[in-house]
Amino acid sequence: MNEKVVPTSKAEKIGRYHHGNLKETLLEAAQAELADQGIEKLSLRAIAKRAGVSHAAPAHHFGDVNGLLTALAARGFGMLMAAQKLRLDTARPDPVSQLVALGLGYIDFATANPAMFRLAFSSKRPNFDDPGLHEPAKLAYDMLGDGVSALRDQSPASDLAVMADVASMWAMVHGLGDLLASGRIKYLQALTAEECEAVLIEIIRRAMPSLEKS
Amino acid sequence: MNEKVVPTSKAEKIGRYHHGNLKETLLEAAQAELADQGIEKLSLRAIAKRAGVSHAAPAHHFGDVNGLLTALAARGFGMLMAAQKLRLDTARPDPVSQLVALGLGYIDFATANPAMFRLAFSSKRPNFDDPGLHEPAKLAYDMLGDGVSALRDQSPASDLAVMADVASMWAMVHGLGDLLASGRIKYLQALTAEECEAVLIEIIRRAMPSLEKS
DNA sequence: GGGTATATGTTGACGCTGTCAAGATAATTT
DNA sequence: AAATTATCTTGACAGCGTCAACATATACCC
Repeated sequence: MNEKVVPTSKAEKIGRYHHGNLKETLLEAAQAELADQGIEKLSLRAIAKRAGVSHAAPAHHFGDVNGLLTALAARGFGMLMAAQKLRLDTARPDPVSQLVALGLGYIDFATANPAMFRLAFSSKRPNFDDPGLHEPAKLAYDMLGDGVSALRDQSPASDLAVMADVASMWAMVHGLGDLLASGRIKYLQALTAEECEAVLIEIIRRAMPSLEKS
Repeated sequence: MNEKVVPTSKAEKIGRYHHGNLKETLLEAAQAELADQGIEKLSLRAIAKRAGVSHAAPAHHFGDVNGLLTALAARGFGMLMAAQKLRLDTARPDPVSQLVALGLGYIDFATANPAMFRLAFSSKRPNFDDPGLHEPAKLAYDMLGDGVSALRDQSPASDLAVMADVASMWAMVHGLGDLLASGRIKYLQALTAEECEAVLIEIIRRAMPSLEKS
């Protein structure tokens, strides 16, 4: 819509009064600032400065700082799902391997982006009633739900046992991701990547439903 | 040491220039403020006001705000262990029941004190190199380690498999506690307390070592 | 096209925050 | 009793998020 109006061809629009793509630029600046400073030292003014814009500019696009964090958390769930899909594609197609891949992708995201993981799962600042955040959060949850359902070959919404399985899988990979993201399982991080992944896979499998009686 | 010097017999010492027990009072005020406001809205000045003291008084006892949060997190690990011991005492004495009790106590603490749980496990503000925090944190970790070792009847430090078992148990109860503390497993919290606990026990057992080959 | 409305960004101010320095007061020591 | 130390208050400072007022660019409408 604004592509034909903007004279500069690239994304370099510094110096112009109207930025043209500030909303996205602010989100990327916020993501970088989050990774650098962590969520507890995050500052709206520092984000604005990083984006090369005045301290009050973000208000026009996100309202207040929590609005920006809401949009950023939504982006976080997108990154989570991307990490999981990456694992899904390279994993074997059987339901067990696919479910393990979902868990490994979850842990990948947590360890690669600990601050973003915190924002998405351990912060009250994003507004989870906002549809823009609630929707991707639900999508991410459904990925795990579908993975478990594929294992059981049942519908997840009705069966209480399947929901317990989802809780089990989710809690296990979430706990692993959270503890690894905060560097609390030292011995695991001291292993090689292959050894570590083998241990993680073995642990993730424990959370799966036993399936013997079905 | 100061008991004989302080004329007022009770803990009510408001109005006097020297408080007499400010360090403990500040910690309790901080705990109450943390429960009320959450860690992200926590304010040192509000804590001082709650303790009935000037905004700069905490500095003499804790240095800066992170020093106070370090002491508060140490208190959090004490509460965690207290919750676990409460469960241990009322559980059956066999190793499996005791280990499940440790997990339920962990979850009890997380759901009863979500903000304190966040401070102890998901915040970078407390200084975990401080011996006053590192020590109780290690004690809490060792409780789980001992519980798993009792199950295996092996020494936890040497055996890599036991450390994987500890990681498994820890991640599972930590994940359950974290997700429940942030209200993300809605269907579990919709159950009665007995039903919920039954599901939790079943899930916790999944994280345990299988033990069949030993 | 031209003029007006709207969207977008800046500036300055406000109260709040954590921290520091300086001063006041109580407790301890000598 | 005097001096020292520990404890608490006061006042200042920069940085924070938010708001109102203003500036400028884009979009819309005739």
